[in-house]
Amino acid sequence: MGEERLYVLGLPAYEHVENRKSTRNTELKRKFSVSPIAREPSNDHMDDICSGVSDLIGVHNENASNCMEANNICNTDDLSGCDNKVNSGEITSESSANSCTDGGVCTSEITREISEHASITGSLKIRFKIHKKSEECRSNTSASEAQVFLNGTHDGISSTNLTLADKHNVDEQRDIERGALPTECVGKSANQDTTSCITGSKRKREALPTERVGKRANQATTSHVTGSKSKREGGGGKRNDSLHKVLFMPIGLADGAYLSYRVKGLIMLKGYKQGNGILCSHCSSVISPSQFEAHAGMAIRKKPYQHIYDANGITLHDLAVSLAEGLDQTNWKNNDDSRLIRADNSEVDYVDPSSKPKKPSVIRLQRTVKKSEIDYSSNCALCSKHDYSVNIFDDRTVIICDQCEKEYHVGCLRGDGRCDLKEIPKDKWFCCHDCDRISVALSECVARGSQVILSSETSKINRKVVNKHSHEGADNEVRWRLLGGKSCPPEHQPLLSKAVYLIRDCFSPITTPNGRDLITLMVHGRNIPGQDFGGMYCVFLTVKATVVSVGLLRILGNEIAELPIVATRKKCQGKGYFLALYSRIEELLCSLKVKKLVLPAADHAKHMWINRLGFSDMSKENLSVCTKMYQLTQFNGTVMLEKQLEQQIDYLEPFSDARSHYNLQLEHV
DNA sequence: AGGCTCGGTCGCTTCCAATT
DNA sequence: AATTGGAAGCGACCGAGCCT
Repeated sequence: MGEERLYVLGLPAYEHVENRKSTRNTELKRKFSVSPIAREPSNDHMDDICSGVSDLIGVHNENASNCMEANNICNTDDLSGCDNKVNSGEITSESSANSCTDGGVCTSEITREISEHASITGSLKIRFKIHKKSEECRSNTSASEAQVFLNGTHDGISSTNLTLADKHNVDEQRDIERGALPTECVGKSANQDTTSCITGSKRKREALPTERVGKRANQATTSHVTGSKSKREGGGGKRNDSLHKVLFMPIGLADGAYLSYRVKGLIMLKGYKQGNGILCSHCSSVISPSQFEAHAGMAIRKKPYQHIYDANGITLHDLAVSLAEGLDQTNWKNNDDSRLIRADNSEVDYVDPSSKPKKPSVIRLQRTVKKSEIDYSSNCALCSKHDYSVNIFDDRTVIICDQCEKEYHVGCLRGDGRCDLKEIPKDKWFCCHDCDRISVALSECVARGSQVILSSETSKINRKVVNKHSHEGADNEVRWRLLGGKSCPPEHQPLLSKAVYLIRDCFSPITTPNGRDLITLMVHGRNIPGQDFGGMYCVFLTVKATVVSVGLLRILGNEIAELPIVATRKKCQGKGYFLALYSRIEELLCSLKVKKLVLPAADHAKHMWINRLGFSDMSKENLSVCTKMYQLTQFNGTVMLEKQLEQQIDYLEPFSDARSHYNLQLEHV
């Protein structure tokens, strides 16, 4: 029933990341004048992959310890204070120059420095060149048109907010930027005869000669005459529109995932995945990848997915390909039979059937499964048999507890006298009173919000701080809170994002076999093939609204809980913050009457858990039993430790002043 | 100097949602 | 249902820099 899952801690492959020895900036310089403080590509790369030290479990990586601090990258400190607040374009300087060629074409060049970009890559000057006939040039419209373009593409102005005439101007300027519109169309107002200009960009393009001049001698000449069109019509490669959509599906990027648009390694624009789009750090609105590219000043490129990178330095295209590899094996998008249904009849997150022969845990995401997709040897927790019904609800239908994630036959539940289900429950279902109780208590704890840590313990932390770091004050208020990753309301998503960045800052990248960032998945309680992190909770310790320590906690019924990842801000390590957080975690578990806590520990951190916190090595037999019953998160290179928790506090008063066994230990840490 | 590589540019297409 | 227009995919070509 259960399963061992091993994730590899280490640097993922970044070979595909732009990392050429020489960066040719000619084209870039032609369009953008980047200030000297703009970062070099290599540093930029390091920003995204930098990782550090976990305070207890993690892997040391000293080399990257401070790179987040050293650069302008948005890091764990305060996401909201990063680029998100960048607003509409504030032009700090402007210059213009006109020149006319012999052909009667005037070039107006307007260079504008947009101050807010300074927060991203240093001040950025964007230069627009508009070629117009001399007569139109004399009418002195180019500057205003450039302003329209500037607003339209960089201030995120929606066309619907403009007058019709304005909209036409914006559209025209965008097409000018694409080189799509003939110059004759520029500057005409809406009530003029502009139809062919506004609506006809495609038609106009069709009129353009397809034959190119200046073809290089060493390039193939056959396509010169036939052009690309004939080649396309020859059926070379069908367009794949669904490839990138997967990124915005439940199995794709998590909301809040950091994204950046890069040109030759330079970050031109940053944003965060949100819903079906990207929350642009420039205009603070959710836009499509294509618009994100346009906001980065590269609308003409038309390859957004090739140039938008995630936090691990992987392009969205590569990420989509990686995801699609799993999807292709199911054809799940078009096959209704492959949709798996939750108890509430909602579709569950994607389940990768490629793993179906491997592990039964693949289908832990849902309560009912269909044999057509997944054939596995899952065992009922009561009868230990793994047969189940397909497509119908009967005694052999498997139902999964929403707390402990154990699986049961409906018939076995009835036979055992636990419950008599007539249909798949619409709401959450728990296999026993304990699971129900724990779920309710956790919900209450989440609803309680942040809570001040006992003053006695706070002073203890501060004493340590004062003793070790006398320059810091001792009056910092230390609070803790619990959030459910999956059920986290939107207003608290930024807090989860902070947790993601904090953990990333402390650990080497932790990825799934197909390259997905496991930290994001776990923090946000996302499901992936072979694993359901929906029951994952995030425990925060904050000091004056700054998250200093984070732990991921999953409670699998009253028998066992796991703490797969903990991390503390580097600046705050060694000050007792994590111990305070762990104290809260242990108190919570004790109050919930959870009997055992297990965690994967790195070798160098093992002694800390054993000597200071009372953990012990998990025997192979114990581990085997646990992994048969539960999905325990394990990482390559770690050992599993366990600790029997004391049962002393009524769950109705889970946070009384009663001190846990751990608090006694804290005195000595 | 010429070939090669690879990022950038560009034209055209398909897809799809919104509008008529 | 037809039309429209935006988004995005595809692939050929361009051109700068590197290598021999």
